[in-house]
Amino acid sequence: MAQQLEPHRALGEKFESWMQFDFDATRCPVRNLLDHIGDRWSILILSALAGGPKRFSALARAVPDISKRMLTQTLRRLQSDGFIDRDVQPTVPPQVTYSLTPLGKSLAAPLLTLIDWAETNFASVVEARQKMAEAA
Amino acid sequence: MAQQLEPHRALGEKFESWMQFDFDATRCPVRNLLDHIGDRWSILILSALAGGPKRFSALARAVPDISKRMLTQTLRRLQSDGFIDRDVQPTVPPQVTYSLTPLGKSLAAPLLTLIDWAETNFASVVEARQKMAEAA
DNA sequence: GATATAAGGTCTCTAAATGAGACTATGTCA
DNA sequence: TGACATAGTCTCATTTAGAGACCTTATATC
Repeated sequence: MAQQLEPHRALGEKFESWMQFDFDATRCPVRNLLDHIGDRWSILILSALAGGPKRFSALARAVPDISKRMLTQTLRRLQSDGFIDRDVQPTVPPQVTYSLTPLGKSLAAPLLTLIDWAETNFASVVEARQKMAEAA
Repeated sequence: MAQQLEPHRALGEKFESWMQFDFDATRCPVRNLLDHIGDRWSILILSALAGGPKRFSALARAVPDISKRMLTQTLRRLQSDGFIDRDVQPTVPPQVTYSLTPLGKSLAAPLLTLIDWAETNFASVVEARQKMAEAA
């Protein structure tokens, strides 16, 4: 026996422990996080801001296929979760700059491991999809 | 200067490199992965299966607030992406067992880092939300 | 002077995704 | 005979997301 649990076994045990929250997604840290950043845009926006502060329109350009509506909505939620700061300069027109908080920056490390996985394993996923498509 | 880039800087540079895919989410590995497992259920189901193979009804019990419809849909997609295997025993009624593939198991490690982050930083997120709520 | 553009959004309308729950087939158990 | 279980599918209602017009004020252009 290895003294270190294989990752997927460890993940299985974690999952069991989530049961203690009665699957109340608001109380379980993991489900809560997934509900907040587990969408199409949050991770993208956090990544865009990881390079440095950006203004609203710069973010819209950086993620061209997001609508203003969803950009606003996602920024508001990331802000209220403490991942980003919103700084308004009271000029006319106003200038609003968004930046990562220390908490937001701390999320970068785990996101990177996920992103590295995606980059190295993308080919396998594409291959699996092709096999499924052929079988059908 | 540290020879190792800070994680959030590294993430920022990754983001820039995604531009080369013209923000075509089907070709960018990261956007592609996010579109497929970045939803409310996929990670939960993968985690449930990390503890070992499970049948359809066992998964439904393990994740009580998922509808059968979404459970079926999510399982199909995880299967076609090569994360899980689907094994049908032609008994009556049929018994269908789902299990992680090696690819699915390999995703456990990066997921764990994200989950560990969620567990250790949940308090900060809750605190941020309270501050925002008070300010409003 | 009229028009265009920019900022950072909001608002409305439509389209897509999701959730709830009824319904299916066949067999075992009481 | 009726109830229950398996692994889903199907329909309908609700929720969420996307597209794009619109807002305010100021500066630049024609």
